[in-house]
Parts: sequence; structure tokens; C-alpha cells
Amino acid sequence: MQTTRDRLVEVSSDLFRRQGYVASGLKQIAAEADAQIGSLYHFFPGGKSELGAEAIRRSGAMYGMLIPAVFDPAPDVAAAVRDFFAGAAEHLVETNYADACPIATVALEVSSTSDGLRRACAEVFESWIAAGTERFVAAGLPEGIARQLAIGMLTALEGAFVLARAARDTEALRIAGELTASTVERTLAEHLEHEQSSR
Amino acid sequence: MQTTRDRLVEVSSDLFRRQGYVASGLKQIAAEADAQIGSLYHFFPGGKSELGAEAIRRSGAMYGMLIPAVFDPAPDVAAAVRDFFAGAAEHLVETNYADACPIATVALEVSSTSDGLRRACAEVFESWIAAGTERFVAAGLPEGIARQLAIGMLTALEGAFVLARAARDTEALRIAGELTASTVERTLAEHLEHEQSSR
DNA sequence: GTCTATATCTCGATAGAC
DNA sequence: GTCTATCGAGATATAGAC
Repeated sequence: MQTTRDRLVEVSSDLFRRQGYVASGLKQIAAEADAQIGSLYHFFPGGKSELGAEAIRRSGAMYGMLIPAVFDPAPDVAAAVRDFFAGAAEHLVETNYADACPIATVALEVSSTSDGLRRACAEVFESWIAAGTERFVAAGLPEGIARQLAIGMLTALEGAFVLARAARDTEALRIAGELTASTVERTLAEHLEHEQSSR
Repeated sequence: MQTTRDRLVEVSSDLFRRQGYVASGLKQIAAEADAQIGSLYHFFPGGKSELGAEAIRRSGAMYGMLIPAVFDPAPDVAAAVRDFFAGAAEHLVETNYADACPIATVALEVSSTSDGLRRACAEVFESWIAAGTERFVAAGLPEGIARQLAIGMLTALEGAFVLARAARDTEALRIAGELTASTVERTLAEHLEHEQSSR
């Protein structure tokens, strides 16, 4: 059974993804979580920023689980990248262009106004980069190159989310996904070449 | 001389870029523009959303001017892409990681809550894509490929802005810029190859 | 732990004098 | 066109009964 505390964090995460941090009021959060304002401050004495930080970390952990979920069953990393963008596009359409990245809106809103929340977002992004790097290393790439690809994939995805939500169109996601997958394929091929020539 | 109306739009643009649409109150906007609330509603009877739409379009026009400003003097398009990301990183550091994309924060905030503002953002993104497409066409690429590269460049830039502001680090911008420039170089080379083989 | 009531502030928006 | 005063709603946060 889900506790009141869990529901508050989950509802916050959902609202932040759809409308951002500032527009999500504590009364709205409490109401949608079937909780009272008093309970909210009982669990989060630090108020909105404390609840916000925890919602960001929870979103990060949940969304980060998609990385192994998509990469592990895929035949190769380039196919996994294609699956990742295709899945993101599908989910975006299914949710009427509401559910893209759970923390990007918050990250942009608070980066210059709340250092605590900014750091929480930065830690989540870094955890995603680390998870992506692992998969590219497992595919045979050296650590540095793998990290570059992970960052390239995440930046392409985040940027495509911005354009796709604004245009209510998945074009940007499709193109960014294909460009990223091609870059991964080319990088793998180049690396294998170097491996062979150095033997 | 700048009119009260101009100052209101300019201040709105600046505040939106740093802290987003929702967090920027009309009183703060009026105060920083040395104007009164009454004047604001005199020029923008539609209130915040009318002022917001105009601020988005103004930001879009201003930032869009960077595309010819960076691409026209560059020796080639790949170098222009590198210059663009390097310039963005430099400006971000100079402004203490505040001034990245002028409309991305607003786009994510309002995409699911205000159709008018969402459309204004979508139109700006489309105008940037069109301007970028022109430059890649001028470099010798067919329209479709040129548009893909323009979208790829913009998504990479937008995503890198999100990560860079959150991390207070330009790593994502540097990597996204290099990956994008490489993709542009590879695409140009491939196209020239096809051109030759079809002669 | 839960709930209600409320304090204080700021929001967007309006009215009307000048 | 400019300015002040103010409205009603909603914001975050707190106090205290149960």
C-alpha cells in the first residue's frame, strides 16, 4: 500500500513534468494526492523545496530505469537508441504531448533561482549519463567515447522533447533519434577499425 | 529612444529566459521596466498572455539573428556549427549560467496549459529551423537533408542548454557541438560522394 | 499522523482620477 | 498615456485541536 508521503511525492513528480515547478501549487498537490496541507508539512517540514527535491530524485530514479529496460533486450546499442526515441515519441503522443522529460522543465525554471533544486536536477542528469555510458562501454567503446555518446543522446532527447511538445509533432524526436543512432553506428565502426589496425 | 511598451517586452523576454513565464510576475516586469501596472494593461489589454506572446516573438527574432551572424562569416558550415556552440557556451558562462535559450523554459512550462503561447514558441522554433535549413542548403545539401541537420543542431543545442545550466558546466555544450559538427561534416562528405558517383 | 483554520503575501486584473 | 488603489483568488506557511 502506498503511503500518504509516497502519494505526495508521486503527484508532485507528475505535476512538475506537465506544468513545471512554479505552476504546481501545494494545495493542488495535496488535493490530487488526497492529503491535507498539514500532512504535507508534517512529512516535508522544509516545504515546497524539500518536497520538490525529493520529487526530482524520484522522477530521476524512475525514468533512469528506462535505460536498462530499453538497452538490455535490444540486439545492439544503435537499435536501443532507436527504440528509446521511438518509445519516447509514442508515449508523448499517448499523453497528448504532456509527458516528456520529468525534470527538464524544473531544471530550466530553477537553475538560476534555487541552488538546491538545481543540484538535484544535475545529479539526476549525471546518473542518466552514467547509466548510458555503461551501455556504450558494454558495447565495446572506451569510457571517454562512451560518455560522449551518452551525453549526445541525452542532449538530443531533451532538445527534441522541447521542440516536439511546442509543435505537438514528433518530427524532432524522429530526426534526433535517427541522427543519434547513426552517430552511434559510425562511432562503433570507427572504433572496430582502429581495434583491427592495431593488432 | 525606447518606449515604455518596448521596455516592457524586453524586460519580459529577459525574465522569461532566466526564470520562466510563471515565476515572472507582472509587478516585477513593470518594476524592472520602470513602468506602472496601468501602463502594462494599456499596451497589453490581454494581460500577461498577450505580453508573453509578444516577448516570445521578440526573443525569437533577436536570437534568430545569431544564425546569419555566425554562419555567414564562417569558412564552412561545420565551422559555423562549432562557432555557434562555442559562442553559446561562452555567453552562458559570462551570464553565470542564466542566459541560454530565451524561450525553451517558457515552451516547456506552457505547452500543456496555454495553446496560444505554445504556438508562439512553435513558430519561433520553426523560424530558426528554416534559417538553419537555408544555410545547409547553401552549403550544397538537398532541402530534406538540410532540414534534418538544422533540427539536429537545434535539438542538440536546446538539450545541451538544459544540462549545462543544471550542472553549471559547459561539458554538454562542448560535446553536443562537436558531435553535431562531425555529423554535418560526414553528411557533406557523403553527399559530395554521391554527387560524383552520379556523374 | 491527520485535519481545519488562518496568517501573510503575491498573483493577475480592474476602476477611475488625472 | 500614466498612475494609485484595490479586488478576489491563490500562493506558501503556521498553529493547534484531535
